Amino acid sequence: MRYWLFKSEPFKWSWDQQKAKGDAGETWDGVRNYLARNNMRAMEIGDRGFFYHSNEGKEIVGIVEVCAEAHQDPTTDDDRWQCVDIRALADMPRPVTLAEVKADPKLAEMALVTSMRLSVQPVRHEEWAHICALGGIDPDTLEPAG
DNA sequence: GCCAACGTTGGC
DNA sequence: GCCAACGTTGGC
Repeated sequence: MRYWLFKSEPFKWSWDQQKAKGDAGETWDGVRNYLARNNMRAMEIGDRGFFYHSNEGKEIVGIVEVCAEAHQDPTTDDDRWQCVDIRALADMPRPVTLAEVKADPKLAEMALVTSMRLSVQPVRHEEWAHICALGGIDPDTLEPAG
């Protein structure tokens, strides 16, 4: 299983809206960046990701799961662009802010810091575990930790 | 609201 | 295939 991070501006598509879609999930469409697309092409069903609110909030607010592999982006006929579907799994008991990520030496190499504008990013396993700890969630059970 | 970073487009 | 122009993203 691999780990990812999905960015969204909350007034365009928020965590609440994502959660409202339930297990059916939602198409992560509209991405027009090759690197972000390539990341989505590399995803497999069951991969997990953080849901990050950019612009407003600037924090990781939840955990999602890839529930459909890359397919044609329904918002365009251009076959260069594909997208995956993701569904909400759990809230972060304590959202992890961009400021915290930037201030943490263990997270200094995260794409969130080094490739600020990339909208779909890979996350390393150790980064995943560390952020889950900061956010107060058990990465295995997805229950609030300690 | 500003502006820097950076990705894409299009002319040559 | 280069590179300037342009548009968008996103932190501040």
